[in-house]
Amino acid sequence: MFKELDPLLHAQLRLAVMSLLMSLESAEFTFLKEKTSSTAGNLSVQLDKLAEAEYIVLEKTFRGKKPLTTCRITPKGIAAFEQYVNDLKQYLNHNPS
Amino acid sequence: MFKELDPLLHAQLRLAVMSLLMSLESAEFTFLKEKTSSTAGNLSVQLDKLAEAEYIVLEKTFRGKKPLTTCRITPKGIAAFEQYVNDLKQYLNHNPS
DNA sequence: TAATTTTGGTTTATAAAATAAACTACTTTA
DNA sequence: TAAAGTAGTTTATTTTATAAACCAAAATTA
Repeated sequence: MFKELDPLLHAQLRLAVMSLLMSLESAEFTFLKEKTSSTAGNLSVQLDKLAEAEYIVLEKTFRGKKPLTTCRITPKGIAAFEQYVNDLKQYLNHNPS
Repeated sequence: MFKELDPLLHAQLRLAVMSLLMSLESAEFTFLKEKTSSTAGNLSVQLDKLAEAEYIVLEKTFRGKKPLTTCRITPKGIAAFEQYVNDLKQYLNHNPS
């Protein structure tokens, strides 16, 4: 009856990040940090998890002398997000059966 | 930008239980266990948490000689569920801004 | 009828997550 | 040049979820 929700996406911060990346070409670490009101530590950990699953790619470079982390969603990430949103509907539209 | 999601509801099993209770007068422990495909242990723990938050009430009686746990959602629980569904929309409708 | 299994759970222990705190390295400002 | 800020990473702590063990009674089977 209830489909398993992708545990990688069923977590507030990762879901927020993915939600943002769904509508953005790419996003910088600091941008995501601000938009999600998260701490750098938590964001760093969660981005790594998303990257490890290949839902996003991280590009780590420098802007001048400062580190610059840029994030992009992958096709796999888009598919997972869409599947998650779909699966979640069962939980929200509480129809008896 | 992203609203805090009620941690009590943002958990797969508890959300499934609440979803079921939203459309049912009441439900028995074994019914919920079957519908959510959960183990008795996990369900027991999660029901207690929902009850402690007063999102549901648990009535523990006997049917014949066997224990019978019946669950009902409360007005507080209904409000919380509706709020959660609403808050979640921001995460799902990925519109930039 | 004694042992075994099943029902309907609860309690305790373990594993996995999320979060927070501490730290690194470098830069900018006072 | 000392202090504070930037852009993160790493480690530790807390919280959750899950699994395993347990309990009491009833039903089943040998």
